[in-house]
Amino acid sequence: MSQTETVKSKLFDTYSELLEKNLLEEMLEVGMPRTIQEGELLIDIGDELTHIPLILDGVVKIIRKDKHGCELSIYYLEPGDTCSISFANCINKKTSIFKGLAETEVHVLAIPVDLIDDWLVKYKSWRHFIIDSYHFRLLEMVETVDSLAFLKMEQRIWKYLTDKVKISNEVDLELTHQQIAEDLNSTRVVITRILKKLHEEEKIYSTRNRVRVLEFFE
DNA sequence: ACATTAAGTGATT
DNA sequence: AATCACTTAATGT
Repeated sequence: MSQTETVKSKLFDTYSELLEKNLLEEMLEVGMPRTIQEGELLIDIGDELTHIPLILDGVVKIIRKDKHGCELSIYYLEPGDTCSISFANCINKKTSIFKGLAETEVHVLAIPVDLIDDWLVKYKSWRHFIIDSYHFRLLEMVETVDSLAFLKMEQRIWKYLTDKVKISNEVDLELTHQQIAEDLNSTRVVITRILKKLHEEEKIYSTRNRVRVLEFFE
């Protein structure tokens, strides 16, 4: 099978449900097939977006860097995905705010940016595809934010405490901050701070080796 | 009184 | 939220 045949079959395999046939044919004409080796960058922060990669094969890890260079992986892109966040960028001819790293060997079809705009008008399925993937990406990001948010540990502690109250049928719990930390896979200092906050909010009363749950409703 | 362990805090990542 | 470094408070012997 020739290379273009391979690209064609992969493209149709993964996208024919999502995109109309005319669009896929046009993609084949204008797109440039590229292979990215594992560990290589598809795109780095600050790069100019000249093409949109349609992923045919492999996994791409999308990474965001903070000011200090600390990296946080935001989500993964797989076949059938494309980096929808980059659409806003390319329509306004901006540079990338994310880093895309090939987690495995990746095959993409690189679509020139200029066409993205035209296709939005020309193809209904393309519009849906873009909006859908934007939505999906957003949901994914909300999820990662949730798991990082401060609120989460506080909620986990609260659930932990009220569960204990239910089980023991006793609002006075004998436990140390250290024990809670171990159960919740956290650290003592973090627990101490959150318990102090709950104490100040008068949801609990805590002293050494003891936590009393004050606001408990079945 | 002294050692040990639990809890509080500020700064930093 | 986690880690570090250090302080302060409670307890046991």
